[in-house]
Amino acid sequence: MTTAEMRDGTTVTPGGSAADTAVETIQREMTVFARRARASAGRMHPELTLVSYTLLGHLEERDGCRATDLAAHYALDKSTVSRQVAALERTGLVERRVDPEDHRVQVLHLTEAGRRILAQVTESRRTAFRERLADWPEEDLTRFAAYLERYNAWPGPGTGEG
Amino acid sequence: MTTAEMRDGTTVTPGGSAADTAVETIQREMTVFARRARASAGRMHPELTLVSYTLLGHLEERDGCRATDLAAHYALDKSTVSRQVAALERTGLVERRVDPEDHRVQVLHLTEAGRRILAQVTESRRTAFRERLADWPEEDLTRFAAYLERYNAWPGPGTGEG
DNA sequence: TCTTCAAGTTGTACTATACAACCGACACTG
DNA sequence: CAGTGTCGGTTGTATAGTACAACTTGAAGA
Repeated sequence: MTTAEMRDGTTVTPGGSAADTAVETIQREMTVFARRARASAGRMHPELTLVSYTLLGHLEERDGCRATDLAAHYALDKSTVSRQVAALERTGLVERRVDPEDHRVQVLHLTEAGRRILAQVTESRRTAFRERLADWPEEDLTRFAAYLERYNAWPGPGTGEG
Repeated sequence: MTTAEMRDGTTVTPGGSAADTAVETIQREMTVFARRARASAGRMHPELTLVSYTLLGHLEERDGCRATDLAAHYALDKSTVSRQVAALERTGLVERRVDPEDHRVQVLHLTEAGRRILAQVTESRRTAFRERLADWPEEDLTRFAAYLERYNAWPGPGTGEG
């Protein structure tokens, strides 16, 4: 994709053509990925939507947290999180414990069932990813992972994730 | 994330812990990215949703194609593409030309307005990405871009993109 | 011709999401 | 202690994107 910067007929800032090409490619490929992600996730695990999966994962990683924390971390509206959590509670994957310190907050925790489902989906997803990345040298894997983490760590409020 | 492979309590195949950790991270970060992408894209360009944007992009790249081709390329249902295209036609960004060879098919083309909007959104997105990636060394940018291309080139039908 | 297939459209339903309005519980501050 | 603001969360409403199934129309073969 050496001519990426000309695809839409605009010119690029001078002196950075390699970097510009790379930025263009990153933008395009991230977009392609994003376009496909949700749908295929749904096909893979009808049990757990992509959203539910990431929410449960965060809960496990943090060993419980508030709905507000989830909303902040995933840049979601609190109403969205509220409904997602309600659904997860309804299906018994999550439980709420009112914080005795502050009766406004509900600390969310995985239930045993939630932990089990999460593990199962994680394993299935990992298998798919591993297959997909099977022929990558380990060095490339770790570098790719580091790049993604760095990319996602950007603090800006939705400045360029899509 | 050095203990990623233990997060769900399962064991991993022996002899690949660094690679497994990386795979886990890639999976997680790609997921986070996908989770955010659509929403922020919508916030950035109310004119053109992420879906419309990718569709227009494909149309420009291929210089016109059929709705079925779009569906296949993006792993979307034909009904979805049908509605998306209808919307794009309604807003005058795309036009249909019935194939004289086969009256079933409609070859889709960008209109002048479509080309203009696409260029404008592409530029705006590129700016955002460039800002976000501003402090990355060029070498990292090109490597990251190459990794993403390689990742997305995987031919499997939605095996692990989410 | 009759059947089968391919391209697209339309009906219906569901998920994810945002925004706005709201409620209840803290936390200050006068 | 009352008044005011703030924070965590829920609910009402609207929208995008999507799938699946049923259907229409046109093309291609048996």
